[in-house]
Amino acid sequence: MKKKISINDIARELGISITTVSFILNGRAQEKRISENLVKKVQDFINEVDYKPNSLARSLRTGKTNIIGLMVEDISDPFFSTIARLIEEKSYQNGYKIIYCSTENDTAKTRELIKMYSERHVDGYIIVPPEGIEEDIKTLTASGKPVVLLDRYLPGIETDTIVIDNLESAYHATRHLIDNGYKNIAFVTIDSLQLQMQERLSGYEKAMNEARLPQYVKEIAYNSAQSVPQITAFLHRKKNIDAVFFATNYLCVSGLKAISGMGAKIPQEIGVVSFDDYELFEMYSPAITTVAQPAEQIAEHAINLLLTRLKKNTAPKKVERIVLSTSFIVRNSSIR
Amino acid sequence: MKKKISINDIARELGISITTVSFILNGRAQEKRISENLVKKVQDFINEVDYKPNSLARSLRTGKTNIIGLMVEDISDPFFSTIARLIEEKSYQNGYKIIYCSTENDTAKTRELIKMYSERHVDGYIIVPPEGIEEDIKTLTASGKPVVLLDRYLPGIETDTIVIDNLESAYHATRHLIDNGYKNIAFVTIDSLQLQMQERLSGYEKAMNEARLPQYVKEIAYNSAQSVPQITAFLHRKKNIDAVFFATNYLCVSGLKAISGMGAKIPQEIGVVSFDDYELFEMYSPAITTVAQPAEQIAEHAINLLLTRLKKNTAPKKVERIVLSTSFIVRNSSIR
DNA sequence: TGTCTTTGCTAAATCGTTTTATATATTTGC
DNA sequence: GCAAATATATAAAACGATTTAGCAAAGACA
Repeated sequence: MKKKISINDIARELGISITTVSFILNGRAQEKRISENLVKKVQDFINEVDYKPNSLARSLRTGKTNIIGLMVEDISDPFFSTIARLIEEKSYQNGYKIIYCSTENDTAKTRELIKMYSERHVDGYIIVPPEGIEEDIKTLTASGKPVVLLDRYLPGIETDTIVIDNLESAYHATRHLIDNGYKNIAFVTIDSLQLQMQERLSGYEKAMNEARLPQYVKEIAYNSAQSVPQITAFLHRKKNIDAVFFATNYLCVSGLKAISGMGAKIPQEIGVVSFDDYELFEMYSPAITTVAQPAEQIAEHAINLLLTRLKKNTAPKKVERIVLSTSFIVRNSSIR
Repeated sequence: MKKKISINDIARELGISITTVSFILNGRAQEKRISENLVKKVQDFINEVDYKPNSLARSLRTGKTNIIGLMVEDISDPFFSTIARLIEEKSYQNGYKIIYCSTENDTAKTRELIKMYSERHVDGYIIVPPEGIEEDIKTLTASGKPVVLLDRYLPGIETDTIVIDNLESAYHATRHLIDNGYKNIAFVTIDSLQLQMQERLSGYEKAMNEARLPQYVKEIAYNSAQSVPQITAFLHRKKNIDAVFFATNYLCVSGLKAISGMGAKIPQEIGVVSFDDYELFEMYSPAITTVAQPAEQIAEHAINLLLTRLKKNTAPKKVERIVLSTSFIVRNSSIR
C-alpha cells in the first residue's frame, strides 16, 4: 500500500517550487520562461518515479473533468452499443473519457442519471432522450454544459441534434413491401409520442395512402413482457395481414417469435421488414430485410459536434441539426 | 450559467461554521451534539437551495470516490452486458456507481484502462482479465484496492475470483453429443492459453477419451475477421466430422455462418452445441443447444464480494474462490 | 464557591492541484 | 553607470469539502 507521489513531493525532492513543476507539467514552461535545464531535470524525475497528477485535485481546481457523459436507451442493444464504442474511441483520441449508462427510456431514471452526471461534473453530454425530459435538458444547456442529442428530435430545445430521416426511410421500406405485392401491411410500433416514432408511422401512412391500401397499426407498450402474445393476438385478429413492418429491432424479434409460434411462413404467407439492423436478422431464416441506421456517421457527427463545443467555450453561434439518411438492406423476408 | 452553491455559502448564509454544516451533512450531528434546532434549520436550507456536495472536493479529501471500475471483455457481448447491468443495479443500491469498459482481450489496452481507472481513483475493481495481466493485477491489490476477478482464474494471484465449472460443463456438453450418436465431434476454440479455455478443452478431451472417439480440435485467432472461412476450410478438410462443439458464442455464430454456407443440415448432417447462451441461438433454425452461464449468480457474487471488501477496510483474511455451475439447455441442433 | 462534565459549536489544517501576482537576478539600452 | 527590460522562479490564494483539536457556556457535584 505505497503512498502516491504528489507534486509537492517532486518539488521538495528537487528543491524547487510546486509552481514551477506545475508549469512544466502543463507545457507552459516556455511561456513561463523556465530554463531548459530545469525542465529536463523535472521531466526526467517525473518519468523516473512515474508521477501522474491527481485528477480529482486538478478537476477541483480547473472545473474540467475531461469526461463526457453518454446516455443511450439500452447499452445492450446492438445499435446503441455500436454507437457507444465508436464514440468512446474517438473521445479517447481527443483526451476525453466516456462514462455511459442506459436510460431504458425511463424519464425518472434519466433524470436521476443526469443529476448523477452533473454531480460528477462531466464536461459535456451526449443523450438519447426519453419523452418528457425537455426541461432537464434545458436546465443543462442553461448551465453552460454542451449537450448533443441523438436519435430523437426534441422540439423547442435549442441544442445540437443528430437524427435520421425516419419518414423517408419508413416510406421506402413500406413501398418495398407494396412493390413486392403485399397488400395488407401492418405497422407494429411502440406506444410512444417520440417524434421519431411518429415519423416512422407517417412514412408508413404516406406509402399506404399513396397506394390506397388499408392501414393496420398496432402499438405495443415499451419494454412490455407481453409483446409476443400481444403481437400473436393482433395477427390472429387481423387474419388478412400479409406483411408486417416493425418499427424497432426488438419489436421485430418479438414479432418473429410470434410468427414462428403461429407457424406462418416468411415470406410466402407473411412478409417482414424491420427498422434497425441486427446480427440476428442476417442469420435468421429467412434473413430479414431491414432499414439500417448509419451508426458510424451518427457517432462521428455526435462526438465532433460535442468536441467543437467543448473546445471553444464560446456559446454556440448556431445550433446544428443534422439529418442522416439510412440504407435499406433487402433480404429474403420481404421478397416473393 | 448560474454558480453552484458550496458549503461555504450555506455556512455564511446561516451565520454558522462550515464544520457544523459538514457534520450535519454527513449524519454526524447527534454524535457531534449539534442541537436539533440547528440541524433542522440547516437541512431545510439545503433542501430549499437543492445543495449537492461537490463530489470532487469530497473525494479529494476522503480518498474515496464511491466508484467501481468494471472491465469486461466486450460490453456488446450479451453475456457481458447482462452481467454489467446486474452489477450496476446492485451497486447503485449500495451507493456505488459503476464505470465500465471493454478490454477486447487486449493486454495493452487493459493495462491502459487499469491505469486510467487508477488515475480516476476508483475504489475497487471487477475485472475479466486477459492473458498476461497478472503483474498489473498484483500491483493493484498491493496498492490496497480490492479486486474481484470474473470468468477466469489467474494462478498465483491472491484475490477473490468467480468462475464457472468449465471442465465439467464442457464434459457434459460433449457427452450429450456422444449420447445422441455423434461420433466425429470437433472442438472449435480460440488460440488462447486462458485457463478457462484450457479447461473447456480438457472437458471435451475427457469425454472423447472415455468414449474412445477421435478428437478434432481447431483453434481460431481471437477477434479474427477470417473465422468464417477458417471454420469452413476446417470442416471441408475433415469431411467425416458430424458434430461441432463451439467454445464461445461468437465462434458459434461464425460456425453457423460457415455451416449454412456449406449447405449442411443441422442436426441431421452435423450436430451443434455452443458455450454461452445468446438470443440468436434460441431463434435460429434449428435452435442451438448451449451451455448457459449463471449471469445473475456471477454478478451477485461479484458485487457482494467487492462490497464486503470495501466496507471493512481491513485486509482480506482469506481470498474467496467461488466456482459456479452452469445449466445445459438442450435444443434441436444437437438431437437426432 | 470552585472544579469537573457536558453541551454546542468552530478555527484551522488538509487533500493535490492551478494560477495570479510578485520577487530577484541578469541583460540590455543609452 | 543607471534605468528599463528580460529571464527565471516562487509564495500564496484559490477550488470545496472533511476532520482534528479545542474553546466557551451551562449544568452537576462537592
